[in-house]
Amino acid sequence: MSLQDALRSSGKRMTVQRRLVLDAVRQARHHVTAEEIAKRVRAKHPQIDASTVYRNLQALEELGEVIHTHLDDRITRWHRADSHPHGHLVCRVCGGETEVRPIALASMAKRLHDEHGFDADLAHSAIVGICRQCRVVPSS
Amino acid sequence: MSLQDALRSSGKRMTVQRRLVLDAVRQARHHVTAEEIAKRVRAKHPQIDASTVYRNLQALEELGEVIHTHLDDRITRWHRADSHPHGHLVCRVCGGETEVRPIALASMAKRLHDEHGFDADLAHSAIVGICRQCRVVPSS
DNA sequence: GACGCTATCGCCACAAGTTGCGATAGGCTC
DNA sequence: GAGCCTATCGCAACTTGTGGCGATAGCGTC
Ligand SMILES: [Mn+2]
Ligand SMILES: [Mn+2]
Ligand SMILES: [Zn+2]
Ligand SMILES: [Zn+2]
Repeated sequence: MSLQDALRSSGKRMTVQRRLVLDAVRQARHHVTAEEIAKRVRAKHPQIDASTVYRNLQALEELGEVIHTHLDDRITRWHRADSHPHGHLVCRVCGGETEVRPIALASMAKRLHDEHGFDADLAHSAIVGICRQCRVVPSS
Repeated sequence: MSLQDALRSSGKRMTVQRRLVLDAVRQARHHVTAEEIAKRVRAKHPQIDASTVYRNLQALEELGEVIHTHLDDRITRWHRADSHPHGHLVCRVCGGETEVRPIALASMAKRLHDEHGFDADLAHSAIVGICRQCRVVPSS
């Protein structure tokens, strides 16, 4: 379904603000924060409010154009919906991030589907834990 | 290690405020919010600030007395460290929560350990997805 | 029990979003 | 192209926490 069709069928409208937010997400490299998008949008249109950026990110997610994920506790990150999917492991000691291939996530999701009939999105929130380097070595 | 020992070895102190926050978490049934703890603490000691509650929850987590988890995007929840561990599945359509037995989490964590040497805590953040009831049925 | 070091406190400002409200402006109809 | 309906806008207040600062009070030592 095209963006036009999605707008039409959901009763949503395409405004200049929405266009600017969508372009900003599309042009970004990876996982951008709303703050970074707002900054980019305001570079040329300083009157656009932060709440407009937040509301448009939500609307664009409902339209299937962007997706949000969580790499840490506080900050939500956004990326275009057609980007390569992958999960994240985040170490609670050093903060280091590791990417997880979709195939590993899929096999974990299969177990939840078999046991609970639940269709899990394991890429939505980063998985926290302790990485190899930070694991405590037995004291000698 | 006892609470006394933990306090001693970390240089932390036991204040009336810290005691009240700890008791409030211990007396709560499940996953309480910081707001609920603050309310309970302020019932008898109204002068205690919200920031004191937040800082004490962090300190008590460092002491190993309480643990925080995330059941949704916005609110952090707290519980006593010695409570029965389990994961959560949260449906992004209906918001329903399902508990996951630790053994299922352990087998998922094993894969991440084998492939990445990462010691995952899969109970820290709820796993979002779509539950059995909310899955789209093929239109006839 | 008094003394001193400093962790913790209450207070305030700030950060990242969310929400209610009256004003504005998409987009469908004619 | 004008008119109408209402989605969306800018603004401001509110929510859930975080962080700096001077004042207070644990707790180890004497
Ligand atoms: Mn967390
Ligand atoms: Mn989310
Ligand atoms: Zn690490
Ligand atoms: Zn559901």
